[in-house]
Amino acid sequence: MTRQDTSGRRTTIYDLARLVDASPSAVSAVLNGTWEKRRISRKLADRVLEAADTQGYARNIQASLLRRETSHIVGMIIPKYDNRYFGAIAEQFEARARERGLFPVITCTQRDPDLELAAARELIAYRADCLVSTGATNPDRVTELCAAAGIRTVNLDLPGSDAPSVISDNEAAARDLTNLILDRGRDELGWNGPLLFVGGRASDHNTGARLRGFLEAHHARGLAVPDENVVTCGYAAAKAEQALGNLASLTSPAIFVNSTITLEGVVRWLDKQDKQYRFGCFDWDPFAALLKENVGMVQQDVDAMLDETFEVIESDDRGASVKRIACRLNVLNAGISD
Amino acid sequence: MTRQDTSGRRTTIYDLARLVDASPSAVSAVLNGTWEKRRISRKLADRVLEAADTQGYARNIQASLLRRETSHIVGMIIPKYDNRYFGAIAEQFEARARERGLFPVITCTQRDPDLELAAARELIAYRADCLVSTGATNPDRVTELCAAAGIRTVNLDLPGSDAPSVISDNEAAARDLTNLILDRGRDELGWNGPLLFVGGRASDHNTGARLRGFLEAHHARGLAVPDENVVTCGYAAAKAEQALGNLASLTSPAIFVNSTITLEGVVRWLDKQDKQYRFGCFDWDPFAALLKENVGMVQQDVDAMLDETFEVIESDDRGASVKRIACRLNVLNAGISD
DNA sequence: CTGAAAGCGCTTACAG
DNA sequence: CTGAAAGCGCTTACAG
Repeated sequence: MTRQDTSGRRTTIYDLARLVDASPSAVSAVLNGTWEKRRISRKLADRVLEAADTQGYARNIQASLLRRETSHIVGMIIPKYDNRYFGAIAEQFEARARERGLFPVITCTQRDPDLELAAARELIAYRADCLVSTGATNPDRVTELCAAAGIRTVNLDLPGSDAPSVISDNEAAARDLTNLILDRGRDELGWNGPLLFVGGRASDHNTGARLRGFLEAHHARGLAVPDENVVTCGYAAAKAEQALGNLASLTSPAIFVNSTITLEGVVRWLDKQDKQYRFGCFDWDPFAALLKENVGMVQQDVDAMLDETFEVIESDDRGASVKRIACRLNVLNAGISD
Repeated sequence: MTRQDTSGRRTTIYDLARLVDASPSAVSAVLNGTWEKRRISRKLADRVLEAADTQGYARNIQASLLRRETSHIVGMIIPKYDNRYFGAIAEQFEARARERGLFPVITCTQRDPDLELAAARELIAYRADCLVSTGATNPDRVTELCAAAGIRTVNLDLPGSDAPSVISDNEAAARDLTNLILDRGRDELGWNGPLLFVGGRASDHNTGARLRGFLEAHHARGLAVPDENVVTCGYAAAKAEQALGNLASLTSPAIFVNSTITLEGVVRWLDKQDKQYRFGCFDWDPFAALLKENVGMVQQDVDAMLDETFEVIESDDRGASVKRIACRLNVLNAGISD
C-alpha cells in the first residue's frame, strides 16, 4: 500500500474505509480503540491501523469534537510566561493535563481585564471543558461568562468568590519571611526595624494578605509600622525604582519585596545607593537567590497548587471555596555574616 | 428578550434564528460580518446581534472550522516556558498571533523528541495552518510530519534543513562575548586566557556555532584552546555543577557559559570555591545580570526573531533557508574594578 | 461480527 | 433583500 491522494484533501475515514474495504463506522471504531467492544476482528483492525499509518491519517478533531459531548480541552489564562513562578505553573499545568489525556490551551493575558475576557470567550468558543483563571484581575467576571456557557472554572493564585479557588497561604508565608528579614537585619546590620514593604497593589488580594502577615510579625515584636514604610507602587520594576527614588530617605535598610518582578527594580535602585542593605522576597527565582543581600525567598508550592487544581477539576465542586497551600521559605546566604 | 434555554444545550444559530424570526443563513452572515455583502437589512442585523448578546451566544468553533478551509490556528512547540528566553518567545508569539487574528496554541515539549512529535500530531489533528518548531531536537522530522498533512513549518532558534529557519547569529555573538570576557579577565584578574567554555551539547547546532565564535576570538589573539577547556556537559545546571567538580583543577577563572540554565549550576559551584572569577553568559536574565562576577550577557533579539518568523509565515516560502538575527551584547558591571 | 443512517453546528454556493 | 439545502468529517445509537 502506498501513500495516495497527496492532492490537497487530507485522508479521511472514508478513504481508509475504501482502501481496506470496510465501512466508515468500522474504521472509526478501530481508530477510537472501541473496536474490541464492537467485536471487530483483529484482522480488520490491523488492516485499518496499517492503512492509517501509511496514509498518514490524522483524525480531524474539529469533526470529532462536534459530534462528542466533551472536548477534553482544558483552558488556562495566565498573566505572563516570562517569570519563574508563572512559567512553572504553565509548564506543570500542561504536563498534568497531558498525563490525563486532556488538551491544554494556555493564553497569556498580561494582567489586562479585557484580554482576560477575550481569552475566556475564545476558550468558550472552543468548547473547553473547564477554565483555570490564574492571577486574573477579575476572576468572577470570567466565572460568570463561563458559567453561562456551562463551563466550570477554577481560580488559581488569586481567589474569586463564585468558584473554587486555590491560592498560596500568603499571610503565613509573609509573616515568616518578615520575621526572617527582621532577624537578619538585626544580626547583620544592627537594624531593629520596622522594615520597608515594596511592591504590589493595595487592592490586590495577595498583597493584602501579605501585608497582614507583614504587620502581624511587626506587632508581635511590639513594632509599629509607619504608613510611609508601605510602598504599594504596583508590581512593575520601573514603578518600584521610581517609588524608591521618591522617598525622602530610605526609611529602612531591610526590605520586604512583594514579587520578583518588583525586585528587579528594587535591586537596581539599591545597587546605586552605596549603602548596606538586606532584603527578602515573596517569590522564587534561582538567580535572585544568588544575590548576596538576599536573606530569603518564599517559594510557592506550584506542585501542590496544581495537584489541588486538578483535584478540583476532577471533582464536582463548583461552589466558592478557598484552598490555601503552604509555601516554603528558602533561607539564603545564612553564613554571610561570619 | 430574556435569557432562555439554560438547560444544558448552548444557544445555536438556529435558536437565534427562531428568536428573531429569520433564517439560520441570515444569522450566520450577521454573526460573521458578511451581512453587508449579503445586503441584509441593518434592522435585522441589529436584532440578531442583540439576541446573540442577551442569549450569551458563543459560536461553536469546531463546527465553524469543520466547514471552512483554514483554521487560523498557529501552533508552536517550545522546550520550556520556565526560562526568560523561551518565556519571552512564547509571550511574543501569542501577542503577534492575536494581533493578526490568529489563534495561537503553544505546547511545551521539554526537549523530548517524542513529545515534540506527539505535539506536532496533535496540532495536525487540530488542523493548524502552520507550526513553529522552537528549539526542536529534530525539526526536520516535525517538518516531514507536517508537510504530509499540508501544514507549513518554520524553525525558530534551532535550524532545520527542510523548512525556513530563523535563528540568532550565534557565532558572531559568541565571538564578541568571548572577546569581552578575555578583556575583562585580563583587566580585572590579570588572566590572559584561554577561557573555559561550559554547557550545551557538542552535537547541537547552536553550541557548535558558539564554539566556533569562541575559538575564533582566541585564535585572533594567538591563543590555543586545549580540549579540556571545552566542557559541553549538556544544558542542565546539575550537569554543569558535576562536570566542574570533576575537573582536575579550574583551568581558568574566566568562563564562557553557554546558557542561563547552565549558569545556575556554574555559579552555585564557583560560589563554593572561594576564588576570584569572572564569567559571561550566552542568554539574558535580569537577575543573573546583577551578579557581580558577570561581565556580560548576550541578549537574543526576540522581537526581531518573531517579526521575521511571522514574515515567513505570511510569505509563501516553504523551502529551506536560514535567517540569522544579530544579538545584543549587554556589558555588565563595567565599573567594578575601580 | 458489521453497516446504514442520522446528526453535531456551522458556511456557502445557489436560487430566487 | 433572503432562505433551502448540501456538506465539512466524524460518532453513535440502532438494526441486523
